[in-house]
Amino acid sequence: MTKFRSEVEDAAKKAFQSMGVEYSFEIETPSYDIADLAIPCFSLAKTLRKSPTSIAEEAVTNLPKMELISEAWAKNGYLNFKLDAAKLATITLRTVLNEASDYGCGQKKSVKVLLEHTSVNPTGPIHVGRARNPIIGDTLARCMKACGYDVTTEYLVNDVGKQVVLLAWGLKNIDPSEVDIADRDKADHQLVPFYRKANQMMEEDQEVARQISELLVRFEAGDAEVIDSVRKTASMMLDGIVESLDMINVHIDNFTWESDFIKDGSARQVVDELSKCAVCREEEGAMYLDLEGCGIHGRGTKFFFTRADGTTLYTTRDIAYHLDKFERADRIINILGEDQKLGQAQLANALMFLGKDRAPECIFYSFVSLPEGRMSTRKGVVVYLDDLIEEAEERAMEEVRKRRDDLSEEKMKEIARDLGRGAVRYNIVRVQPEKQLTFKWDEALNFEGNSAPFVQYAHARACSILRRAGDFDHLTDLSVLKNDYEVRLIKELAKFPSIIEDAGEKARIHLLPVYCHDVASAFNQFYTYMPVIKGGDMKDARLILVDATRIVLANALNTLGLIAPEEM
RNA sequence: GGGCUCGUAGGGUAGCAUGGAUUAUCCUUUCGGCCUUCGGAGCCGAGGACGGGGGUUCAAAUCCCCCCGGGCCCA
Repeated sequence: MTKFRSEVEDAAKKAFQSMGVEYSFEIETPSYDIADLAIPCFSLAKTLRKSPTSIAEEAVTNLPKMELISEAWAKNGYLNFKLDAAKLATITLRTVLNEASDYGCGQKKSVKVLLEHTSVNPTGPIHVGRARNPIIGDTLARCMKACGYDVTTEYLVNDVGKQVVLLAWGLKNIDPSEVDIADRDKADHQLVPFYRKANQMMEEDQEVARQISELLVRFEAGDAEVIDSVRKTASMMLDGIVESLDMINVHIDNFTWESDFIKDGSARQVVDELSKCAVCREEEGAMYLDLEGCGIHGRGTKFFFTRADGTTLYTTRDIAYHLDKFERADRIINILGEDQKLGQAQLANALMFLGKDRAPECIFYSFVSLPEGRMSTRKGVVVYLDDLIEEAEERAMEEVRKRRDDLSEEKMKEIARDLGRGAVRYNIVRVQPEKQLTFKWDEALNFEGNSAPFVQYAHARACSILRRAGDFDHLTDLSVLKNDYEVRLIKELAKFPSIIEDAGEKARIHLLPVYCHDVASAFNQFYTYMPVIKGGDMKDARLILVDATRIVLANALNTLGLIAPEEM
């Protein structure tokens, strides 16, 4: 596709030059039935003092001969181009087949990217409100890798603070017989009843509240016994969370423990450095930076980095963490809930006051809520990711059972697992992160239309055709693929590299599911009207088109973290 | 109260940074048809939307201002 665009660009440049103007134009891709490529001439109207229509008409007559373009014409102030179908087919399909699983990927770049995502507090199983985070993070990581970046993903484990200390206390002091029974035997779910009970006890019993405060003070003072016990609890919870992430094909490269920044003194060092800042102030013993005039409004201008007793706050440790990240990568990306916006703005300012001219790039997502309101583990108003996955797999199993009575129970389960889990990811990435989402079961479990199974089915279908076809001539002439359905599908396949680039460079990952759907849809139409195996003379060329479609679908599904099944 | 953000058919969603083509994308739902032949989780057609009001412009879903509604944050 880039070859075609650059030919149009060169030709148009020459045409405008011969008209005596230097025009830095944009090449657009209008909707399918208008043209393949188009250049609007509207902004030339003023300088040339002519109507866009006549400028376009004049430009057309000045175009040099083009190799890859079959037709060029002017209409409504646009300079339109039609690609040569035969050349498009040959170039695109040969490229896809040659590059195979690398098709769509960019050149390797020597840029290290550290992408932090998920980082949910280890005080409960991950729920669907937070599940957007790993799905966005992991998909973006995959897209950036495809673009050629050297990407490492990381999870910051928050094992510091009241919530985890409370959980650790509860586990140690509450008798298992006193708590409700957990709804699952996964480690993270087992701890929830203790967490709820401990919260309740702390609110009702002053002695418990006193014990918690004491533990907190000891923790902050670096008491190894307390830190270790809290970390152990957090670690149990984390194991459960990691297991859930694993199920949706999210695997994190590194885990960083927040308590390490207390242990190694780096959080303390941040406090020392910030205290020397000109904008540092004190209020009742607590230290803060006065960020008045730094783009922050309201009371958030007071950015506290110590408590009255001198202990550090989460944000202080986050600064230490970012200083550490800067040492390790060229680009720092954080995937965060929208509640972190103020904190990140303060963080960016604090880093600036510490003399750093770098800041993390943040992607914020809105929370997923339930029709009955916001989710809360503590209040028990929650749908866990585990529940969603389980439900999705069961639903997929029903569908598989309906259609395939020839498979073993094992095989059906395997397929249902891939489909169910894939549907969950797909239905979450397709929504732009900043848009809020109300979780509804029937939407999350949608298997039709714009859904993962629809795309996976198209892939399985392509595999099935290729299986049945057996051997065929891979060197056959591809310029025979000129039919409308064939050309349309080929154009979709040709778009893939630019989709990957958009997704990885501009973090527009929600375009990927749409693209997958477009390819699958174009393939289904082609398949309905164009016989392949029974295609006579066209058989070999069409089989190559099917094979290329299979490759593109597999690559696209892969960047979405979904399985491309050979049968389903 | 202040700040940030979102608002596109019954429901969901793309397009908006860089304003343009008598027809604003796609899914779902509804209605009607096809096919039941390489895997029907299919294909074709119809219906239905830019929150409201101003402004800038030859041209506004897109840019500017005001208002309304949802979300998040700050105390």
